[in-house]
Amino acid sequence: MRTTATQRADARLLTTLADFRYVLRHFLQFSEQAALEAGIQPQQHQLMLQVAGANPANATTVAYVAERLGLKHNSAVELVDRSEHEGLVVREEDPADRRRAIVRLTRKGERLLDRLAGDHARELTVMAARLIENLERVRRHATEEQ
Amino acid sequence: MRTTATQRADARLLTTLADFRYVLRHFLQFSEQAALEAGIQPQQHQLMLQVAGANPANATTVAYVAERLGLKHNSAVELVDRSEHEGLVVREEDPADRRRAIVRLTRKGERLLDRLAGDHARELTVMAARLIENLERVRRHATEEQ
DNA sequence: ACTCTTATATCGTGTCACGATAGAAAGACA
DNA sequence: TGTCTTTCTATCGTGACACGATATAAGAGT
Repeated sequence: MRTTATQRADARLLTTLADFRYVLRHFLQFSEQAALEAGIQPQQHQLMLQVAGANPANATTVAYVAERLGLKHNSAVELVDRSEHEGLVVREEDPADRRRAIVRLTRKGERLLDRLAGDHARELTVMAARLIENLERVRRHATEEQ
Repeated sequence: MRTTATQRADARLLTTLADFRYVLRHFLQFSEQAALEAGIQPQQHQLMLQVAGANPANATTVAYVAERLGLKHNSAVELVDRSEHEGLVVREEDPADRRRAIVRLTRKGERLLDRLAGDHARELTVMAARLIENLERVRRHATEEQ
């Protein structure tokens, strides 16, 4: 035969992975667009989300947001710099450890974030089915190798 | 009361959205790392994936990959330029419409992509549960407003 | 032929993440 | 307490890449 069952399965996997990334990109672009329309940069939105969504047990230091955003610490410093200049967050000195800078949202940051959170919840609800379907397809390929 | 049910629900939503993005970022970083370790840029991997994963009914033109990757056409041109220089893809002139440049994978591109696809399928299988759980949580918030 | 649209390509610009480096505070320990 | 190491944040120069504006070339419609 010219094409084997394995070759057909591999082609299907590529299509599934491509579609998954396509759907994912739609979500990410929705998110970026929503942030820009709210007047902030997408990464500033992500910064605020990780600060506000942090477990209270964790101090929202620069190092913390760097880890949550997958950034090197110096990139997180710069992101906090930009966000502080625009009045979205403030730095507070940690009295217990004066090396640390704790990041908190301002009122303005809270207002913006709350609005964006609602929009994201609605959009994710719409996209969840497509995302999950693609994930299931990948899982079927990986487990059954079919 | 000092905190209302609505306020608690909003705080939970922020935590859920933050966790969702955190998991998502892990996947995206895994993907970027895998591409870099294979010796290519993450975006070059995405380009190849959309070319190889395209429905045969679609011609994989520069405009097509721009749409699939969510890029402006000129950014797609540059991405194809870089990828062509490194021997991952080639441009073919469409005989039916000589304005178009059809993008195809080289053998080298195919080899790299196939390896990456397998790695991604395995990783996605591992992460699927966490992604789906967070999606369900967002959905519960959005539908029940609870 | 003409104009309009579509597809790709070029060029200059700006943003942002990074590596390398520095500095300041905390911790370890003789 | 003084020194040495580690941890946390900040600064600076660089590079990659996406973009807007613009250009070129081919197809489509009249």
